[in-house]
Amino acid sequence: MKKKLIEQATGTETEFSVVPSVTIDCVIFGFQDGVLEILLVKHASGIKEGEWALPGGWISEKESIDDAAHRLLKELTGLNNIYLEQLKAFGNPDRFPLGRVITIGYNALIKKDEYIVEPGFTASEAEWYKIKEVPDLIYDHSKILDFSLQRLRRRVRQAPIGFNLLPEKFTLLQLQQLYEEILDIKLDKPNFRRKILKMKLLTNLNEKEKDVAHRAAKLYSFDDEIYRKLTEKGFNFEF
Amino acid sequence: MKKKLIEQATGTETEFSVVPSVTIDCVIFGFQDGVLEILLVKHASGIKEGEWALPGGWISEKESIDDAAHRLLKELTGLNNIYLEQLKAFGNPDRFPLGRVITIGYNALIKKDEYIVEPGFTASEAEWYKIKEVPDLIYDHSKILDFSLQRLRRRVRQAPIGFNLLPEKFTLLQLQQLYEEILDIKLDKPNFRRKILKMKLLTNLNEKEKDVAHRAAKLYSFDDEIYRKLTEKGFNFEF
DNA sequence: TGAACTTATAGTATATTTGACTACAAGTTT
DNA sequence: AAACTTGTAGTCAAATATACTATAAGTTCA
Repeated sequence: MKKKLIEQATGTETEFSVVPSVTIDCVIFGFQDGVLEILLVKHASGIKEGEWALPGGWISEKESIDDAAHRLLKELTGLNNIYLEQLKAFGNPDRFPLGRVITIGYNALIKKDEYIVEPGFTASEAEWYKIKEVPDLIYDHSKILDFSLQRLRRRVRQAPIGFNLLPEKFTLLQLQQLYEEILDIKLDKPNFRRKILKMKLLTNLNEKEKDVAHRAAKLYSFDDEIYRKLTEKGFNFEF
Repeated sequence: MKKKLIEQATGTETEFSVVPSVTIDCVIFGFQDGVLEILLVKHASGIKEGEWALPGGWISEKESIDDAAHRLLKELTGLNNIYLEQLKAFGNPDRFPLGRVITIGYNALIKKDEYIVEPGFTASEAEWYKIKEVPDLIYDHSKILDFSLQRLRRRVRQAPIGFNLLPEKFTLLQLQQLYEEILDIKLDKPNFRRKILKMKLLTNLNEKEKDVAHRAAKLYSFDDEIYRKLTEKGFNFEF
């Protein structure tokens, strides 16, 4: 009868007999020691028991899609305020074997140092995988991951989102390695520094690394507020 | 009972009582005489009778989301092979007044000269609106349009998709005006020509415009195949 | 203590790209 | 034939990117 209501409201007819279900699947990125990783969960039961999947879940009735993604991430990682970006909807009719399920993909960038080690995820086991060592995933999740990576590579050059993968305080070398890893390129150190610093985007914390086996580097932080103000003045992040 | 099936398959529990319905809404762009336009439809019945909306419809049971978008566009414009790009899913719980409906937005770029004048759209009236003169739209369609425009502006600089808005044969000035209109900037003619031609992306047709009230310009065409080959060699379109 | 090593940071020189501008050619309109 | 519109070629300075050299500031280990 819901269908009827909608048909009356819109003055259209739906060719549908079954409305599709909608889920969310997240590609959760972490970065540590120069390596990009994603968080996968092992299905503990069901037809895909023992296989690896992107973490996901259902959208509740009264929440927006973004809110649902935030809730799921909170459940899985214990983190609020995760940087999230919707990818798109994936909806091949045969992507899920037992019925029509459309899933909405998300990219999540998290600060791994803030991540709480053991997730409170009951029915599954979660594990970080290096991006180059990700196993086969269930359903169309490998395709979603491909799309996700492509999007991340593009986005990281258009907007200062990479910082979401770094600790609050980071060195320029860490940032450089982040770009090198995500874009799979080698960058010249002096040139990279110059380019980034010239943007006036980073706050020099006047602090140095500690407990490192070499000359300690200056620590910087990224401030969304500064970025916003620069953008208003016409600044356009580009890498 | 579908829910049950899925719960069994995935080993999860859904908090849902009602599965959301899913629709598609398209922002159809056209370009003519230096002006960017979109195609809107007037709701002929229902609660929003007489108001303007993005053209849209339902996803059939056995078709992919992209296929559904293509089918809808065929119905509305008579055109096959339209350039389509999914935007994302829009799903605020209150975006549709009579129930939970998630909609998947699309950008469609069409060659207006190939567009068949009278659409076979029965229950609605369709009309082109200049992008700067678009009226208020129903539901969250104005928001979808905002997102769509932002995306178009970004995409048109990253990939050679603007050609999908031009006739098969076009002049460099038409192309320049396309960029000027979409990006809302003024470009220097000689510089623009140089930049585009240096990419070696366009095929010089060795033909000239006809019936124009000034010196006739050379006609060019864009070939996806050429672009694909250049891309393989490491070429990266950027404007 | 000091040599080897690692990373940070400054500087320089060249190639490439961008942006602003000038000039003129080829047509049409009046 | 003069005025006008658009196409097309070329120039030049400024800004940017790229490749490379040099050196400083620490740690580690013999």
